[in-house]
Amino acid sequence: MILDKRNLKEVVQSIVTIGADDLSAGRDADIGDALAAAAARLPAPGRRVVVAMSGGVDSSVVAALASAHGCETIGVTLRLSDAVEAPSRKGACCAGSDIADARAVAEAQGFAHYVLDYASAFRTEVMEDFADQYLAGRTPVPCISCNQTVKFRDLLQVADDLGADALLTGHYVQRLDGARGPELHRAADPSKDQSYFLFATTPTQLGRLGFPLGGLDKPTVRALARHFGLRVAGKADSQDICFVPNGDYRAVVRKLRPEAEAPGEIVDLAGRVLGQHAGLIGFTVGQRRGLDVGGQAEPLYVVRLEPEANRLVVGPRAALAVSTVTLDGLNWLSGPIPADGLDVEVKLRSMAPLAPARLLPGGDPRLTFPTPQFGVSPGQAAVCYDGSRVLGGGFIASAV
RNA sequence: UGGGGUGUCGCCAAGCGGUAAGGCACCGGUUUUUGGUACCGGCAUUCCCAGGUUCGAAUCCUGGCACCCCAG
Repeated sequence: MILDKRNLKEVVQSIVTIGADDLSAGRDADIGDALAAAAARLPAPGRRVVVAMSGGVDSSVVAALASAHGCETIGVTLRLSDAVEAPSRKGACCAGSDIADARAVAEAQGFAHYVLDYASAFRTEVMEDFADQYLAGRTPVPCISCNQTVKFRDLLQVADDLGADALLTGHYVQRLDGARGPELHRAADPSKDQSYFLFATTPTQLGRLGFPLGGLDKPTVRALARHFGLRVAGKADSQDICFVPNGDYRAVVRKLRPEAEAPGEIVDLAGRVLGQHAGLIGFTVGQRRGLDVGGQAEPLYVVRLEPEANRLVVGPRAALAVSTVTLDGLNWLSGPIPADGLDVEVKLRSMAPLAPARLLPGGDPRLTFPTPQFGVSPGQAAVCYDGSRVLGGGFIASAV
């Protein structure tokens, strides 16, 4: 059956007619709106699309939406882990039972599904990079490197090879078509917005991507999952790093890079030794807990990591204040940056509030902040916004 | 073994006869689709030890013990 935006609501209402009390009547209307909103972000019926399916609720809903919309839908799940699946591990993705979930959704909805083994690429480009960055005293964002590599480079290539018009994902972001091409915007639901993790998407990639959930909130997506009868409708949200079993990322780094354990000194700003640490990988700038240094009048925070000396420098919160941040790996998604700079709003952490700043271009791009920022850690992303739009961003190289 | 000082939670520290503040650390939880942060909660039936005075002592007395400083 081919649906388009116009007849979607009728179809939905004809499907959902069981138990027509007030509650479900209201919900039916919501479902209709949600379907219409998602359909507006899908390619036309008949088009071939690849959906990146993690096995979770969101991407499953995307695939079901695309299929119901009449797209020639191909679900693809990347196998990213060699590990045997730990039973019902909360927060996991892309492993055994998640692959089975994705496959089951595809079967039930009646579209094609493939599993591709990317464990090797994922290990070297995401996991080992993650460990190496920690060794270098930085604090990486593995979700971004995953998007930069296996997801939007490799999976997009797969979509090309399969002759698909678009690669759809379950990310909560919006791709809006502006006067000069596709723009990346924050999700309509600010509490679910994932644009921070997608700043490194190139303009070319963005042109091939679709994010059907960008206008919806999570409860609505779950309602859609129930509407489609997906078995993953009640599945827990993923959280934490997908390749870190128990939230213990240090154990993962240690396994990949055993030399990361080297203990060293904890010193204050004046260089006085206050204690010992069990390995720099356990710390990030702005971190307070885990220092195990007591007897202080006020809390101590990690001010910087010195990998060459294997030292951790700590100080009071005030020592965390920085006003200039240099960037590397700048990815720009909007018009040229004026030579004298551009006023932007910046996120220095995925959950951080937007902070006004000025972006200065050049070979050594930097951000200057009129109000000091705290806990700015090299390796994290600095993402620039203009309202809801992602202008671009880079990785924090240094901060003073 | 002369003089002085100090011994209260892992660390710092209040209390000075009325029934153990606070900070740091640590632990747990909430928040969180990165690491952190933040927030909430927990954390000394006991005050170096032993006696004594008192209705009542960490607080007073006696005797030990330990550590620190200054003099030998």
